[in-house]
Amino acid sequence: MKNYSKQREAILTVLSQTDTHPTANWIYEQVREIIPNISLGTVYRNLSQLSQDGDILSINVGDGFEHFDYDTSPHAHLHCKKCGCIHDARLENDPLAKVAKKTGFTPETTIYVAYGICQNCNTNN
Amino acid sequence: MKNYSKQREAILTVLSQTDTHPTANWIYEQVREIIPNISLGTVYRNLSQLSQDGDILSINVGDGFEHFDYDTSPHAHLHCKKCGCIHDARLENDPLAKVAKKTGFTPETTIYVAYGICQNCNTNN
DNA sequence: TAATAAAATAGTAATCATTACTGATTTGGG
DNA sequence: CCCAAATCAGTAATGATTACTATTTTATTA
Repeated sequence: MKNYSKQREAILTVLSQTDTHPTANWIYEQVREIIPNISLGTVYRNLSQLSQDGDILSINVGDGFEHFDYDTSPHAHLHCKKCGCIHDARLENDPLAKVAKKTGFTPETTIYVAYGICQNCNTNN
Repeated sequence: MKNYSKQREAILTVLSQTDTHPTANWIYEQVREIIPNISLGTVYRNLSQLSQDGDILSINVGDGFEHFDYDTSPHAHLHCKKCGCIHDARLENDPLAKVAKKTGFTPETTIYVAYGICQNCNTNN
């Protein structure tokens, strides 16, 4: 089935210790400090596998990069069009899953992305 | 500012007449039946512009393609992991926008994507 | 511990949706 | 009609991601 690998463990460790919704390449750079000769392909393969297994979240905000999130609970992602940041916001429940089920769809993961201007860019620009 | 072009009009016409959340390439193929020598780059440029202006919606479900939607109202997108289809579901309100505003974020567009198995794949497979 | 098959890896090459570029054409205002 | 800005067709370039291959690691069984 699924064997242990220290590469996958390091990837999960790095991802669990940030709240920046990093890209595969950012994770690669960080993991290299733990396993210097890890391959970029290994990072991509593991992230893809972990996301398929539901262990992590894959967020696509349309900036040309796939972003990853260690927090798999349903929550909102606020993507700033100006600075590109992605911040989290808690949701009291999962209204998307509720609506989906009502139409006969069986949801496994729900993704919420808001596009706009973040608080920081609003006040400083 | 923004000049009229029959290419952009044809793109909007095609997009408005489908509910399949097409890709740029699909739209290109359709528009070619109206304007045979239209360029794929023109389709991409207009779709990107229209989506930036808020005239259409850009949906990214992580299948490697950007999808477009003529309906800009906040609604749910149900993406089947099996057949790849994207269906709509109405939302009574816009809970994501509400939560975003509460944190100081100014939302312009909100995207809801549920991943799972559609009704059709559930019953037929 | 040794043997074995499945899983995973490093390194590199290939893919392909999307973007960038260029010189020609179209649009809209005066 | 004139002109500047906008748009276009056609083509080349980009770059994030995936595919490939020979080697190494893992987990199981004897």
